[in-house]
Amino acid sequence: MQISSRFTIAVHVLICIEAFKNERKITSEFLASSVNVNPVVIRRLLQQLKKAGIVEVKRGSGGADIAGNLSDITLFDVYNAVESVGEGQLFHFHDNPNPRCPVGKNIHNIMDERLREIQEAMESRMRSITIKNIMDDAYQYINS
Amino acid sequence: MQISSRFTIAVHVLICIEAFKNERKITSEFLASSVNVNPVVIRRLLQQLKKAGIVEVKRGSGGADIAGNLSDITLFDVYNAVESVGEGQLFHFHDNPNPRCPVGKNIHNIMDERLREIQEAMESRMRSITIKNIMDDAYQYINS
DNA sequence: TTTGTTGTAATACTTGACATTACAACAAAG
DNA sequence: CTTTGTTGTAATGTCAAGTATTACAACAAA
Repeated sequence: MQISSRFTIAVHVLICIEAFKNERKITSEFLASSVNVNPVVIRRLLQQLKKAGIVEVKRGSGGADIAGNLSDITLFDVYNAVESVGEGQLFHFHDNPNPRCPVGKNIHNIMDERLREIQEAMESRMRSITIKNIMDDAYQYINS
Repeated sequence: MQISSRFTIAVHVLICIEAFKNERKITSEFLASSVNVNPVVIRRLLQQLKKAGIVEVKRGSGGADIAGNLSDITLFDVYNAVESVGEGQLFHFHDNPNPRCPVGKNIHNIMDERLREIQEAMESRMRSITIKNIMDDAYQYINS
């Protein structure tokens, strides 16, 4: 099981918005052509990012823009915005462990904290990387 | 998207094998009743753990056992054994970014290393926890 | 030979990812 | 105030993976 491509697509989209904001209007069509997916996929993604306060999207006239400061947006913010299911739990637990087995009864007591630590390690790394960091890298490659 | 329940089931199974190894024969049926899934799910899981050298399963006479030392088996070993798809990549990338867009062309250059770091943070935390650690916790709850 | 078990194929169901068409809502320009 | 380009979103479809379940051959020990 992998984290869905919505996450990498979202980052791709943010890079494009920032990189081309002075050259052209950023439409879902344009973004879709860079990512190579259907424009509707982009529109839905932009809605999720908008709900999270990461982008602004103009209806009618069209165009997307990044809301606020690049160095205030972390990869975790993006991940959180687009990775919906599971209520924030990285690990999926089996649903009805047998309460009459001493292990089944306590499996959450035994494991939950460990799983939380693992998830926290990943998320804290995500929090340490901002879109600003990514853009700095991106420009290196774009200008060459 | 979440990491499949095979992982938590696998840990649950290992705890049961160890906790009850002196009391009874550990059959797929018994494990299935503690986890509350179909015995075939357990058998398939045990095959994956066996391929990874984590357990031994006796055909015919029946019974599963942990292979080797509890403190040599990490949560990462278990995770790796049962979490098949994606060739070890935690993040799923969109397939055909547009090579004629400077961002699309370089999206892997820009992101791959960052994603690797995030995945490494998670996996290294998993490597730091052994089945021995888990069992120590487990006994606390089981004996009370 | 009987019995209990594992190994595995076959089948089915459900869910989420992702794609696609269609169109109403909307904003700005003419 | 109509045209044009765009967004927002519903409806629909396809596909892959997770999970459940039945059935049975292979097997080991009593």
